Amino acid sequence: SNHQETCGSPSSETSPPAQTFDWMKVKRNPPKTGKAGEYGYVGQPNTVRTNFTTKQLTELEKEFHFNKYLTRARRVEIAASLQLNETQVKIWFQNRRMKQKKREKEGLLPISPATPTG
Amino acid sequence: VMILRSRFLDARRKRRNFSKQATEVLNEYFYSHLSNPYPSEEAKEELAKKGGITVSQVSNWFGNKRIRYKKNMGKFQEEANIYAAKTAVDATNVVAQGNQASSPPTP
DNA sequence: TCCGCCGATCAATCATAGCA
DNA sequence: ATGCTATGATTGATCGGCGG
Repeated sequence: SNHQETCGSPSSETSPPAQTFDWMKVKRNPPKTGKAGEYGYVGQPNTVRTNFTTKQLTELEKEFHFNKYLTRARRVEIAASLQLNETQVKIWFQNRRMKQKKREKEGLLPISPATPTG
Repeated sequence: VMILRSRFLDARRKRRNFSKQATEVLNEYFYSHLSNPYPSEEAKEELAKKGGITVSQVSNWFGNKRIRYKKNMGKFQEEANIYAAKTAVDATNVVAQGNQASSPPTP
């Protein structure tokens, strides 16, 4: 359920375990989250992770407790309300759902069978 | 400013470094699969059990390890050599490898 | 063909632990 | 105590695969 990826071109194979494999070259495209929206257009991709304000997070959390999933209409409302892109709201909910799933999973058997090693 | 960063100081407040055992197990897997250090869910569970940590912690560890390794490969060469010597089961030559990626020979 | 979701991962950052 | 590095956790956003 994932990629296989064979080494691209490690150069000399007769070298120590210092080869460069494909996974080491992986690069994510910069976020296309053109924040702005207030004073017009900012074609300049953010390049940096958006930092949601406490207020925005509070609102999103509140909405999440009400509905785990958003409808298109609701998403538009929230995005406008919090001055975020619809995509950001959508992504936030997806990440939030995954987070919840993880919490539920861990809060089930985090109890380890005693570990005297300290 | 107040740096609303407060974030109420989530849970990452007090963290504990993993035990020597856990770190050992994780590094062994990482360097013995350096060509593709992406353990399956099953492998993660195995590592979690052996290291006495959770699967999420295993995922976090690999995530951090991969990023930091490629960010500064030179800094890990020494460590890489140490573990490479311990277990060499690199997938680059995996053809008919059995299944011994884990079984530290008792010294 | 386009869109949303899932699962995994990336990448940057936070806050603390550890060492000099 | 002070300063810097090592490291675990968090999280906005990306990637590839699915299904509607």
